[in-house]
Amino acid sequence: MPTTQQTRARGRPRAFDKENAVETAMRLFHARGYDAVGVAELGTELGIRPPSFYAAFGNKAGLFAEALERYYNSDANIFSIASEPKGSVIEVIERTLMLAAQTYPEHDGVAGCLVLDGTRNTTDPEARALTAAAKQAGRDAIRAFIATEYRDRAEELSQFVAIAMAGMSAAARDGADEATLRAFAANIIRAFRREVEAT
Amino acid sequence: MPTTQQTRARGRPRAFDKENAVETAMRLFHARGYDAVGVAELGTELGIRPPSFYAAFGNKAGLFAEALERYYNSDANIFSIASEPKGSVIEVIERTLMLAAQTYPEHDGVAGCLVLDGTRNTTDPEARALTAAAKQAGRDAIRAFIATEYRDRAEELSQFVAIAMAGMSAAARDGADEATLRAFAANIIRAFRREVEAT
DNA sequence: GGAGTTTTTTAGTGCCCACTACACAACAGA
DNA sequence: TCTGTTGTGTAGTGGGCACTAAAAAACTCC
Repeated sequence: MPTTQQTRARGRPRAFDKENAVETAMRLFHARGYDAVGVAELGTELGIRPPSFYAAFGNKAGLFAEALERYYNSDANIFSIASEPKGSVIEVIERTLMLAAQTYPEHDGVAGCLVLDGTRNTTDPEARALTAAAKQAGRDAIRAFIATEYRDRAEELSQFVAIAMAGMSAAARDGADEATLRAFAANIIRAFRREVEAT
Repeated sequence: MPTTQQTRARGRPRAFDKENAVETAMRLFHARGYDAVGVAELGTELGIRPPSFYAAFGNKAGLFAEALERYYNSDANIFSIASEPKGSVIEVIERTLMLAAQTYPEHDGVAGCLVLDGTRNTTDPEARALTAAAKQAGRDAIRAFIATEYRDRAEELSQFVAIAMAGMSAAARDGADEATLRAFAANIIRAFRREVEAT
């Protein structure tokens, strides 16, 4: 009988909630970027001291990796949410862009996309590699989906969407509000529709 | 008789070329972002020591301000260059986006736009304010120009162009090549043309 | 040549960064 | 209760950051 209920681990039990810590770290990294959030601040915010931090996550980039994973599995994974209700490529792309326009504007100090802008101008190559891989995965998913209907133009069309979303994230980080992003997204959607309907 | 040839300043003459120093600083800030370039590195690169640096520029943000000004007066000022040959709004916007596609990809470690991405995730509020003002000025110039032909839609259309360019700069920083940016720009140009010709 | 002005040099300042050595505490299994 | 394992607390590490005090050097003006 396989069991997911595994016995309590040996050794002294961890005194803080790791899930909660990753959640807090994700929010901080998202709000201010990787470099701008220090380990000391994370410790204070999480209520833990450096040794606990390093025992649990290895190093700063390790925590960032877990924060990115949590981000991926959250409702911030726009394309994943938008492609859940089945629909045509045009419908899903429209939902994706509109969801971005709704999600990206600043809420509680957080704006834009953690993957797209979380390590911009960051010096740590480990953190950069993590977001670079996530960006690549995101673009690949969009391209593969577009290819189901428009195989020959999937590369160009997915880049069109990806670069537009990068612009929306950047604009949101610079303070753009939802109305502004919606207007942009609507324009992009019209353009996308015309491109694929023109054949 | 007014004279621009002013007499030699009093006191010990500066031993380094300030113009050259600003040029070097501009390149470094552009390549890696404001926070990632240290005063110590700038000093080494410019061949000067900290007191000379601070006597000449006040502080790090002061040098950044001069670097931004130099950037504004260089051929990196895309919209300015693109609107030099007179033409319709459509023509100028097309030249602007195509020039961005040509300028933004990485050359010698420099990619994207210094104004758009130079202070992303930067903590120093002074540096952020400088780029924020430059971004605002750039958007205003584009909006004013678009308004000469399409007064009622100038705000929306200029935001469309501005956010598209932010996306191109971000994509270039993430390694996008000229062909990719040209394809995106071409799509945006077609969209822009259709939007203004639809009326 | 002397006075006043500005930039240079040398040699630091304090602060914050990511990260750690080491001893002790809290658990599981025997 | 003893042993092994794991996490936590105290108290730091070295290194990089932006920036500066003080005095000497290099110039102009008189």
